[in-house]
Amino acid sequence: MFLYLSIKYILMARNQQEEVRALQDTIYVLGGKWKLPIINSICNGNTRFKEIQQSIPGITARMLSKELKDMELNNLVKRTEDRDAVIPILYESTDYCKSFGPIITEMINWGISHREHIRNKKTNTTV
Amino acid sequence: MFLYLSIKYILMARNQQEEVRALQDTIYVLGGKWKLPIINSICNGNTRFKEIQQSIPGITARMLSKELKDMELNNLVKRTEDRDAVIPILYESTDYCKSFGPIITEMINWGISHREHIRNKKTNTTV
DNA sequence: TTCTCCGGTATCATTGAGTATACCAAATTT
DNA sequence: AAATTTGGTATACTCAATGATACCGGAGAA
Repeated sequence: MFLYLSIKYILMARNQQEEVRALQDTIYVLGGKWKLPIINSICNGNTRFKEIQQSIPGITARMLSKELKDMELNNLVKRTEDRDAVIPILYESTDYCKSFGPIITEMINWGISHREHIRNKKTNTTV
Repeated sequence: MFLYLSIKYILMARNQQEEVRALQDTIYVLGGKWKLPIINSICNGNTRFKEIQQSIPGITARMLSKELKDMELNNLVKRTEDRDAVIPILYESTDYCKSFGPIITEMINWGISHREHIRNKKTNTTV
């Protein structure tokens, strides 16, 4: 019985440790204000610099430029340059980029229901 | 046809705008390195200061203290003080705190599969 | 009585994320 | 011809988040 419980708790502890590390890894990769909105924008089909910039409230050209370079190095986006094409520079999402889909979905869900939560609170307190 | 397409694109654009805002709200609330690991730790049943601190690699007492105060103000944790009890100070999760569950789950999933991805890459290149 | 543990706080230093602003060359529009 | 748009870059700066370190009173153990 003792042995069983000990093993159980040791396993639980190891699991928790692994999960915290995984969580911290993800936070590290997605760190900052802009990576997730940019990933979201590109996965939504925005391909041009200005298009992406206009789809993200508050981002400056400098930050977008920096993050895009960074993300290109880390295989999160593919940048294509073809000066003869109608649209000379294209940003496209990679499979790796798409792997953040579930996280983004959950964060959007939370944000929307949080807004509703706030709105309900307000109407309740005013009435 | 033109009208239909225009309406469609306007609706899509509004949807995307709402989603970006929701995403940015969530990022704002969860900003920083520590909020999510702390929420995770408390939701996992850790109740004491040292317990929480030991469950999160790299966090200092100062940061934990600051974040816990902040989170108490924002109704993310409940702090109970009872000097006569066996365990005098307790941190507990609130319903609001638990609403981040899906996000945390997805981030843990991503982190774990990312680790596996890296490991597979390594074994492939060495062989 | 001294030592250690618990639950923190105070102070100072650092640093990098983000901002503001100006600028650029090429293409397109007016 | 002049103005605007696109896809950025360079420089300088700010400031809030984080880290390092030392310290604190109370409780219990050695």
